[in-house]
Amino acid sequence: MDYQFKDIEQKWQQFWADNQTFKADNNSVKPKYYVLDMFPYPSGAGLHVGHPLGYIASDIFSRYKRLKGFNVLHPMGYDSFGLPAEQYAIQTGQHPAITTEANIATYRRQLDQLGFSFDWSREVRTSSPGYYKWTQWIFMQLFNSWYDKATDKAESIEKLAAHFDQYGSAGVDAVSDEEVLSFTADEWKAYTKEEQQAELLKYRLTYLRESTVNWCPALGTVLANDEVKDGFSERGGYPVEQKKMRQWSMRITAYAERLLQGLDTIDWPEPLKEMQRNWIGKSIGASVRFQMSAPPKPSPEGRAFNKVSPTGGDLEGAIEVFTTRVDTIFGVTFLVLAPEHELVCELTTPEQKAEVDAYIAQSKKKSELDRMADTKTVSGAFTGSYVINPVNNEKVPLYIADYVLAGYGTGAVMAVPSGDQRDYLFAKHFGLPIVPIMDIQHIETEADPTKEGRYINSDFMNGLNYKEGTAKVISFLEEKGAGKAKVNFRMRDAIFGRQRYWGEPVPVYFKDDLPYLIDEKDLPLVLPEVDKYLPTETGEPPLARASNWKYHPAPSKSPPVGETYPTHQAGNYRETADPVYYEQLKEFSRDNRNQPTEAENILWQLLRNNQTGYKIRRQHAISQFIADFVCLEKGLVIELDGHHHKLNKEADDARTEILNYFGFEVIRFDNDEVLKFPQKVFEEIKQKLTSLPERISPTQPSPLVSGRASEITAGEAKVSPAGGDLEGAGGYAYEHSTMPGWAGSSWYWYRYMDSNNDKEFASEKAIEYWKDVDLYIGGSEHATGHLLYSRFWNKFLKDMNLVVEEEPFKKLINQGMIQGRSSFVYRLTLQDENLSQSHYFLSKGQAKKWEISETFGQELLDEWKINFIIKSYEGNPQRLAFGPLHVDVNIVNNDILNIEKFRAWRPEYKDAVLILEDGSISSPTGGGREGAYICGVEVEKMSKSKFNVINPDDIIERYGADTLRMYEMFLGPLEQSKPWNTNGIEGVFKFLRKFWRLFHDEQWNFSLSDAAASKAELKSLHKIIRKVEEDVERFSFNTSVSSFMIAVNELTDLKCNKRAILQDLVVVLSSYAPHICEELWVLLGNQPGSLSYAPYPTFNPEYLIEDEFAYPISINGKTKINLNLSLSLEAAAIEAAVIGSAEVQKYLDGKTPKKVIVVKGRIVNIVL
RNA sequence: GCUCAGAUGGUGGAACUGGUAGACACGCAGGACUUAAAAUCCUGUUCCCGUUAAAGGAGUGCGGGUUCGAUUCCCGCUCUGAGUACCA
Repeated sequence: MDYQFKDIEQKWQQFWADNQTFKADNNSVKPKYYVLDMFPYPSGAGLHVGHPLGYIASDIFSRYKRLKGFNVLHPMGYDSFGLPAEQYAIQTGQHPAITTEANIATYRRQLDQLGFSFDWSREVRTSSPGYYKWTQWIFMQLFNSWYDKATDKAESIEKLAAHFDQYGSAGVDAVSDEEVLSFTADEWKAYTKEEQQAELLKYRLTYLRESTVNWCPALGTVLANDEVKDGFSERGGYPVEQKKMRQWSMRITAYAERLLQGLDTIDWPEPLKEMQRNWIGKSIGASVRFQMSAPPKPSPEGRAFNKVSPTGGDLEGAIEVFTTRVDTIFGVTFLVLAPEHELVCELTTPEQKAEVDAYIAQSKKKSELDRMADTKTVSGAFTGSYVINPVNNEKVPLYIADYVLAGYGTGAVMAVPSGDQRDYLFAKHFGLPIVPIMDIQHIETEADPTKEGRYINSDFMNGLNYKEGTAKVISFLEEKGAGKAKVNFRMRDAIFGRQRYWGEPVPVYFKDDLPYLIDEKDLPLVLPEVDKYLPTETGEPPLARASNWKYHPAPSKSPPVGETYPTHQAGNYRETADPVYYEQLKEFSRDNRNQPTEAENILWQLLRNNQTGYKIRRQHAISQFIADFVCLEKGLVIELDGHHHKLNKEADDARTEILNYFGFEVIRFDNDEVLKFPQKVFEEIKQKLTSLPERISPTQPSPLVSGRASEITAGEAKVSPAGGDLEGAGGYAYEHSTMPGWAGSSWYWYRYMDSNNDKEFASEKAIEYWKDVDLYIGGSEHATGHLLYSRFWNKFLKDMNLVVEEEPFKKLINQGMIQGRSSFVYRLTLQDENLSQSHYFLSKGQAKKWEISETFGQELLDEWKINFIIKSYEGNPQRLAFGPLHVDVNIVNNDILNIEKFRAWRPEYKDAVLILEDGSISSPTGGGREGAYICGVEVEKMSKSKFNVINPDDIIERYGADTLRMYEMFLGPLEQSKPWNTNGIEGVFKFLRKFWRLFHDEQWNFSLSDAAASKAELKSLHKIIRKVEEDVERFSFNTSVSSFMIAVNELTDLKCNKRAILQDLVVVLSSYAPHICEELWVLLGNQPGSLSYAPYPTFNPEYLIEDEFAYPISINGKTKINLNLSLSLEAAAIEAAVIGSAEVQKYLDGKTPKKVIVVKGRIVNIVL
């Protein structure tokens, strides 16, 4: 039979799924190899032809490595929390979980169609509680850690607290907030618990801080720096403003140096490393303190000008600056503070106050955008104060200006106008002196930042060079206590939270306005249900809408917890400890709500709409349970028990007890009771409700912008049925923001190692075996987001001894983007009017003529008498123009428009008149002429709006997955961006048919010969065996495809149908085109499924040895002829043979060559 | 502005450490088969000059250089793409 790709591909995809062919084993004697694709977000649009590019490459690599005897881990999953599903939820009210589920289904179907060898048994989803339990767990570890600079690693926060207990804050060298307290051990112990917690929070690796964030009002959330482009949100393009908010942050800056150093140890593309280096932005310089020239007056607020510097030590009335050119300090003629600098107010003299205030007001008004666009204008204001330059005791004026950023360094600079262009402009503008400090400096028109030459005007540095000078001035400053060498990083701590619904809840609750972790056994903290996915009216995040979503720490005395309490077997209970079980329960529970039991339905009809006088909710979450019915007002839970209750009595009783602790009454009815006497049950409930005291109303949403409510007021505390005071019985407010998009993806490669483990994020054994990712393939857009955060978390986990490698991704490859290739038609329009009704379209060449020729328009009109236009253009062809319009690429073939399909494409093109490339006209009435309509072409992003999206489903339908896989590779080098053009795909398809044909006779019967292979056949085979090895190892997949074509062309010419050759060829090709090869493998008589683990054929160089070579003979470097010579000849013999040859003599023209270069086996060059 | 990557036929691209530039594929042209078309197969296809063939010349963004020999190495420039931007 001819090559029936559809049947073959379906058959093998089914086989692989049924037999779990690609399941990776965590116990193997084989060497491990971990191939990973960057975590996809399952978007609603599904895959376009560009998405699988990296997956195909990684799949080829994985399959190849299996053939080479490696135990390959090649997993796939979904980064399934994210904005699009949430935006959709806001618009439609559909729960993002449902949208996500549907999107994943589409994604999975499309991935399956491509024949990838993923181990699907390890699939993960960041949005499933079984996964995010561990994301929350890692968050807890970060919360419980601080960074000790002395050991250069993260340590337990308990260790720090113990140190405080024993020694106070002395001797702590930590990465922390700027304003930490100094205290003795006794002072520490005298602090209240709250004060201690507040202090520890300043050290934790994840912490709350008032910070300036990119707030996007339209999206109602905070964005990361890399999600903001030019003052607008990357997604959606909404304006972004700066806003102060209390936010969770991650102390990634603690790892800045390690993140930088680590880059030298990993095999990543240089541009990517460079991006990370820039992002980390290390600069080596010095901090210098400039003393105030006069003691500052006490500030109006009464705050003494006496604070601790960011680097420690008392400032005692000095301004600290950071500089990378401390050697230029003798050139300092003024100091500049950022307008936001906290000392500005105090340092401003009364005379200057008006001017400074005006400037601050003005710069505040400027948006980030304006400030960026306007880098030329010099602005600033004099504070009236002066500082003393520590090296020469000169008095230097103090200014403020918005070219100094509050967030970098110390928010203050020493200005050296001779060496820095911004300082230079500023000095010119304000008439400040410009002092040259280098003998070769040219500062007539602009600053000269040179480091060459010798110092002048620099006192003790005069005559020294840059290196000597820098060392000398630093030691001078250190001696004087006025400065020291310092390293500064541009990178800021990462904000870790969004005011959004669809993300991981932060496992934190608040007590006395301080954050505390929930108990580890209460993980996962499950995302609560909300009525709307929007912020509350008071501006709190959507999670604040979850009614009665409060944390109830386990009671301190004899809790009815333990193994028995959570082990319910029925679906009514939300069970939090076992994520796998929870998943089942969730489904069960959803079904329950959709298909309630008859009893529930009957009772609900009686309870709904305040018929009891009180509001009743059904299937409502209380803590980790879902109650059948609940009245929150009165604290009454109504449970209906089916038959399972009897089996579960013990657990249910435990549950009742806990609910009691939390101040709920529980009454139970069984189903039969409700079915038989519904009215009686109703009356009983009503009575019970009336008899119960009013429960205190739920807490008001907190007015705090930080996105959390304050905890329960004291009055809400309940007394337990057992007596005794129950602290926080009403529950503590949870954190209401959720984790950012990068949380779940910052550790996922470890989950794949052991994805079904419910005891740990991955077992020690699994991590010890798989270690790290050997090959990571993905786009470079994640350079400063995912890839940086992942390295950060990995280093932290390493510090915690939870993982074994310092770097998670040893080798990384960026696949290029596949761009769209848009097609255009050119419609005639009037230049000054929007003439959208025009039916006239010019072919590309005609449109071009119009562009170059002034009279062409007239000629065109005369020749074709376009009446409609004549009417509109009023005889003036100058008013006519043509506008390019996107046209669906699916109705264009080789740039030729399918005119019929075009007219049918949209109603407004029904009557289109097309002026074809050859000048003839195609009108709907007159029928088509000979000519073709040529479309214009442009390379753009692939997107629906540009009508240039190619869906892989369509390609697979026409040519099959094997063809698509090979074609995507054939397109060009993996790393390069390139436009998609379906035109070449025929060639690949033909190749596969040709390959298939090698195994078949004229009548398409499978037919092979067992004869011995000829020399030429073996040569072809071994050429490709070696070529594919070389190519795959260096990720040059496109060249292998070409070589496969060459091999098959050669074997076809040789009429080779020998098993000895073709069986090996099947193995070699199988990583590229797995389906067709599996089919042939079985036809060859092998066990189905064994191909994936067959040994890769061994290359034998003997088959490639030639005894003759056609030497190219060049004269003066230009090749003239080829000469066949034996390869056994040595250089001298070759030279003699070449010079002696009649053909060469012809070129020599009787002359004697000046020189003859002979490279054996390569070339002969004769120099005349 | 700075940093990085790239530029080869009509198109995608190949040439791995300096050694026959344009492999392989698309497209195009011509031919075979066919009543015809599709499909398939064969031949040609960097450009210029040349009736064909032979022979010749030019040629890897542009201008120089090193070398017997440069797409490859060096210097300067142009263009394209990406990242980043008052970072002290």
